Amino acid sequence: MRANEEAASALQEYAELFALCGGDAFRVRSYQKAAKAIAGFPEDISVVDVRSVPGVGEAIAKKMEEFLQRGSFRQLDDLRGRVPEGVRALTKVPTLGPKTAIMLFEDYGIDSTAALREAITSGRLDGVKGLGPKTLANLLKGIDQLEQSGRRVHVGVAMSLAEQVMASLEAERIAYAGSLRRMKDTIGDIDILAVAPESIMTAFRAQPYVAEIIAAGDKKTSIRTTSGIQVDLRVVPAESWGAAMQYFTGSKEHNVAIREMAVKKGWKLSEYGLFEGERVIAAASEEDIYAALGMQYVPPPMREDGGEVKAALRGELPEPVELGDLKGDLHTHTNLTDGIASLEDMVAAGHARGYAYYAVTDHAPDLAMQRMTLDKALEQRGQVAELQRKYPDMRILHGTELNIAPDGSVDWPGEVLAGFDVCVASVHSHFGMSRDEMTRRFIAACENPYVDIIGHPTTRKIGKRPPVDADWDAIFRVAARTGTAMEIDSFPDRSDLPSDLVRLAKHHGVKFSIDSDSHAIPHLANQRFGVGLAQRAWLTTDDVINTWPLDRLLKFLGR
DNA sequence: GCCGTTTTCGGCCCGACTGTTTTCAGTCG
Repeated sequence: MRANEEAASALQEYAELFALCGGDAFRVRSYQKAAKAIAGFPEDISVVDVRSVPGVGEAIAKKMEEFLQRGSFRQLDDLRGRVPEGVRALTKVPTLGPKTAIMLFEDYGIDSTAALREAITSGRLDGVKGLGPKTLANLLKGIDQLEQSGRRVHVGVAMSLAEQVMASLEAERIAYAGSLRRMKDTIGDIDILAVAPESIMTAFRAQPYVAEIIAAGDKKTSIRTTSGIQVDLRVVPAESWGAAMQYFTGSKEHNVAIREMAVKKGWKLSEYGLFEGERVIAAASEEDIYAALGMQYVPPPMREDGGEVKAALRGELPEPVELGDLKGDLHTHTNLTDGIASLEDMVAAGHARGYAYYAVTDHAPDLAMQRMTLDKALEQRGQVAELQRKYPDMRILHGTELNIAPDGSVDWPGEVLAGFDVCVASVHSHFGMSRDEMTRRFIAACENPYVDIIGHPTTRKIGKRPPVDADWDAIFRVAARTGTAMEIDSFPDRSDLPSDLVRLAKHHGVKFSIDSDSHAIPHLANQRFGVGLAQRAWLTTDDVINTWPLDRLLKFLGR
């Protein structure tokens, strides 16, 4: 897995350098496509033939084999010698692409964003062909933005903002598209589509959350909010709503693939519709467009050009797990530890969501700050039994979230753990252990017969804490054997496991639990993010234990 | 560079916006 990511990142760097050197655009695309395919490939390319990755032919395979041998390849070394790293960094500045970057380097020796800022402010670039005063000002602003933020936000932040924007505008029809609709775990900007009179644009630009207007046209307006996030609003004709949603949902790679199919049929697909000459074949709904192209409907999170187009054409796209398939939540907290709401209120909220089962999993004693004791846990178990009588149609499971110590052990001995209906076990500290130690730690937890689910496995916090380093391939192998499920923690700043690792785990036969990790009632709704993540990894209900009926779940839990 | 129910060669998605342009290049999604 790590080999895949490192090789993919080298190939992506090569694609960027190749573009800077004026290389053929189609070849650039080939390299980028292959890099993405390798990064997301479920098998380790240091073990299997890299030629089995779609988009990798003989030439790229040779480069990758050389990379696996010695950590680089000849062509990459050549280009690194010709283009300084800082020039590649220049293209990260918004509105500055490869053509401008290489011109700045070759004609003016600019090889970093700092050098570019100096050149602009000193007036050295005044009067340069193609760089008028507005362009220079925009570049300066882009450098500022890149330096101070340049960040993506997690899906939870983006979703609330999108909902706020949609509520602030009047339209016949309005919806979010883009990476937010695809439920990526981080979002760079927000795309909103609307069927509305053009006056919506002036209304949009006047909203209090607008800090800066980036672009203003009849069909598209881009703004930056006071929170620093870019929002694009596009007005689309009602009759091409489906085509516009399809187009602006992306991903870009998915769209390229289905446009190529349209072209092969002698048609043209744009954001206005699927056309044969002037004749409209489909435009009003996404479903019509996919059907007209002779393929299954592809749910947005699966639109990554990761094999879904081929599968949909053959009618072999798996039916992905949906929010409505979830029959319960297996990781939630109450105010007995660090939750906000009482046991009674959390259970009532779970019941209101129509669950068939609901697990209460407060922390255990080893997280000392939680002040948990066995007595408190047993008292809670009594309250659960009492409460159960009130909800005959929902099974309340009394569980716990154990802490995985550095040696892989957990809070309580087996005879205590046996008394819980479900045990989630998670890492909460000692994130910096070596890869080998961390791997042993997780494997020991999986081999504990009372541990049912590994909670938020990588422990990453998006934008705050990197994932721990571990040999996931080895861990998933063990988890598949011991019947230990991996959690998909739906808390949007966690989104953990990440979808690439979910794919890898599924490949090994691991099962999953899509949980909210709620510490308050509104958190229960976060499962929608976890479901999006699971769809991106092509999970079906068979892969997800909390879509199963209670008796099948209990059998899996071995209680 | 890759790829093949039109092809092992000749294709490879398409439109909007900006800024600097007398008709278009660069960038973005």
